Amino acid sequence: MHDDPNATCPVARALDLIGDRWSLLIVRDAFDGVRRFSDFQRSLGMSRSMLSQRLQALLDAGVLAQQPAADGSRYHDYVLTPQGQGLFTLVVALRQWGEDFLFAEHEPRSQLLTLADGQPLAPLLPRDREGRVLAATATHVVKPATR
Amino acid sequence: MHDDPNATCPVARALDLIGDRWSLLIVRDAFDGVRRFSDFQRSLGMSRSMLSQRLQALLDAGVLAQQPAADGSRYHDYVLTPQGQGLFTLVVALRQWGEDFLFAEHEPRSQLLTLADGQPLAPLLPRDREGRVLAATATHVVKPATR
DNA sequence: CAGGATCCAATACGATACTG
DNA sequence: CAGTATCGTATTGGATCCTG
Repeated sequence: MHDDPNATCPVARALDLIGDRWSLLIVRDAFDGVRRFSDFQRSLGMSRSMLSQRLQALLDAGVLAQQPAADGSRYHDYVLTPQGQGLFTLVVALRQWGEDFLFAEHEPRSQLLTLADGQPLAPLLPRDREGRVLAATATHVVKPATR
Repeated sequence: MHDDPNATCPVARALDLIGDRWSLLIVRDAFDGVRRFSDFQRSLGMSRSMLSQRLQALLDAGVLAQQPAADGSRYHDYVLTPQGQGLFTLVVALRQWGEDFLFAEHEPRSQLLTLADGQPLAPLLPRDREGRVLAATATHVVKPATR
């Protein structure tokens, strides 16, 4: 994963940080408002040692940050940084793909992430650094099948 | 990953299939036009045994399919199924996030995936099963911080 | 409650050798 | 070339016990 061609590929570099089986589930829960160690552990059903490792890795990567606990306890909350919030599109795409191809027609699925009033937030669409919507500027596109 | 809450979550179910360190890199290469075993192996720098396992898993999952080789050799090509092509948005989102947060301002990055004439294809935007753009219907949204 | 330390099982992975 | 088989190592991940 750290060899020359992949080292300069944004996809590979991203997967190096969040391409394991737990990180994006933690991020998903964070988008859902989960903030406390025990809540992550209960929601994900993973061992505390692994959760500790993964949370630390996400802190190191700048995806999560620690804050003083909102409830005033002596512990801290894990919250998404702006970089972590930038994963919103990715999590939505993952969910969309799962819904489209991995569920039967009317199979029930969890609807964890909605506003309290049932109103969905408009998801962030991917944009380039100039702020233009990705659709107009994406460089990661399919080559013609000729090759 | 197979416990009750996560079993009905589309995000978790998707990650169960393509949430490892290699699958999405294989898919990325497939979008780039790579079709042959050796080409994947050279491009990714992974061992042949692992590549074999991952390709088989992606075949089983319905992400890839085998076709008679385009060059007439006795081997076969690995090509993206419609389900695999549905990962396009995901790969683009991954790339976009990597570019936005994991690269320095003018750091060079690989631009593997462009059309031969330099023109980008319009990426597929995530849609619901009725064909509406995801922005209007996403249920995977941030909860208010109150919780 | 929020972890760290330790131990152990299962798996991921690479290197090498083998096959048609 | 396109794999499969075998081996050894590294990493993953859970279980258990420990601490402030």
